[in-house]
Amino acid sequence: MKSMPQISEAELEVIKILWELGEATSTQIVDRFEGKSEWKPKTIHTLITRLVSKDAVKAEKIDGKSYLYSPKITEEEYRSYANESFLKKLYNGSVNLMLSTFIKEQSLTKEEIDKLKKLLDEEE
Amino acid sequence: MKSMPQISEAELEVIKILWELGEATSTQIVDRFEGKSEWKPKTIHTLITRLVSKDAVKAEKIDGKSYLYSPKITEEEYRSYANESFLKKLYNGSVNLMLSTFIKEQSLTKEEIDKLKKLLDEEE
DNA sequence: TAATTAATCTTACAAATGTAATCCATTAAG
DNA sequence: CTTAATGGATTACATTTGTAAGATTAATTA
Repeated sequence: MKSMPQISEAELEVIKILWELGEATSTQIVDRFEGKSEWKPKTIHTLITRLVSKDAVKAEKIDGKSYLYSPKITEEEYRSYANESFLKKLYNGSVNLMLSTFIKEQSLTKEEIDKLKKLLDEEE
Repeated sequence: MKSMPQISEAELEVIKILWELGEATSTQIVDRFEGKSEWKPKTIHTLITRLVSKDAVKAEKIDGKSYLYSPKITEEEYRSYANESFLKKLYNGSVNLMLSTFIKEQSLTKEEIDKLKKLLDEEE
């Protein structure tokens, strides 16, 4: 099991873009934040750089100047890791306790409930 | 909806003790960490203090010197808030997506699955 | 009452995070 | 070709977090 780099909240927003696009230049990444955040381009660059130094993102030089960035960890890997941490942190590791809490608290629609039941059936 | 104070990972471990005990002196809290962590008493005190200043924990003076600490937010409130944040952060707010991921990833036992199905039935 | 202990208050300090600005090199535009 | 804009590297700086030590005050014990 590969060790997961520590990704901060802000950095996560950046790597999400890379998960979406597969790979991108910093300009493309910055553009994706247009209207969706107040971050200055410099800020986004810093976040990209940090992701690269954390080895969560790969940077390939494409010309003397710029790089093409791509995620080195998949969204699934990250989610899986984050799920696990969240579970441990708040539910003592019990999936069941966690799911029950979610199910009780979040008012699910009938369709959602049905879908989940189907999922559970397939699991059995 | 009351705004949730920002509770750090280490602080969470402390407030968990208070959720368990209802209220406690710092000595009692420190004792609870015996064997379970490497934290020095001073460290635990710092965490308690920070929780108090964040208004997550109440401190009542019990004699000229010491205090009795108790949580100002319930575990349920916190979980609910944390669930919501987690959901937003990783699953774009979709409970369903999140639950499906969990169900697929974590291999649940037959009993767990049954319990969840029952929960879902009650929800309907 | 004096000394010891224990709890709180104050201070510390490095790493991580949020949020950039400055400086340098390169590319694009005039 | 000179200049402006832009990507990147380096630097910045406040806040939060992890992890405590030291000083002070109150309580307990000798």
